[in-house]
Amino acid sequence: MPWKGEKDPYRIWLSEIILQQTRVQQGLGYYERFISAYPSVHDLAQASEDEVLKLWQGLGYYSRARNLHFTAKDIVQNYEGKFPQSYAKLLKLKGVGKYTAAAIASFAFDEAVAAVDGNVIRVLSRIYQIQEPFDTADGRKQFDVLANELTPKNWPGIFNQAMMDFGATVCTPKKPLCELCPFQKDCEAFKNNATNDLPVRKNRVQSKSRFFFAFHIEKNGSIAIEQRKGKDIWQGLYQLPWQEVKGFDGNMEKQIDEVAHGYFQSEDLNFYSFTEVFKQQLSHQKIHVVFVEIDAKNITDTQLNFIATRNLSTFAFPKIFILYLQGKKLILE
DNA sequence: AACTCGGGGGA
DNA sequence: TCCCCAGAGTT
Repeated sequence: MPWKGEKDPYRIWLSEIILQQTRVQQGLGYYERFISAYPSVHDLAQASEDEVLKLWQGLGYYSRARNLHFTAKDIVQNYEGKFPQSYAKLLKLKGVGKYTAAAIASFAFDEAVAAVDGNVIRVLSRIYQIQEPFDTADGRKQFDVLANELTPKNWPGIFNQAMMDFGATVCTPKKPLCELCPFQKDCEAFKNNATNDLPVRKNRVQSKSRFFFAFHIEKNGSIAIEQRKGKDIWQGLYQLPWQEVKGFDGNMEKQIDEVAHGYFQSEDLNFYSFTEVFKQQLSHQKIHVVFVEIDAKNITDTQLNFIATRNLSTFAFPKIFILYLQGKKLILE
């Protein structure tokens, strides 16, 4: 990992934002590309948000990218380009929560604060056999208190790294390597054959299904796209125009006809074709999309925003649109 | 406290 | 499918 042993708070910060809820393997390439594109916080601050989102495309949780860009500008404008050097001050930065503030403070500035991530929670829950759910205020506080008691004043950075590495490689979520674990004789969960039941999480909310028709409107080498605004998913990314519906009817042609006539001003619309259902599972939603190709020559809607198809790949799109556009050979990647 | 925010990979 | 991932912000 290129950020291991790193002392530059900018690089530590960048790596930690990328690694939030993200596996090292998945984040690695993104880290390299960000460092290459933005060697310093000043470079990142001078970029446009569209550019940052494009580089973040495919990594998910795009508020991380927006907050990353916001905080880079914040650092340059209000901190003279220098990261604050304590846990408490780092915590004030947008996108920097308790874990990330502790990681930066302990790695870069040797402050004795525990960086409690999923790995640390798993290790502690097993060694001490903590049955309390970790995703409640009370439970979470217990893990924080315990981790901070264990953190050595002299080498907090090494300790935090070690705890996470140990959780990621030995004390894994499934099939932990207890046979070679040096804590075997101390681990309450191992003694009681309870490693598989720890840590305890409260039930997650179930994900809901949503259904959309997305319109592929292309003319003279241009295609209609729009930027996503508001509070819904994928804020700031781009997409083909689409319309949400309650569900898909048995008669797809008829439903498309109705939806399209509600969506566009034009009276006579000609459809070329529609696709099978594209599906994407998110944390709390399952997205279903049918893509509809429409003959553009009768479309008179003035609010549609057309961009040259050769420039499509400069915009950040959600995964499900990437898949469609790749199938149409409109983007390569 | 509960909800929301992506996408990938392993079982 | 379900679960988890070097979590954080909003309501």
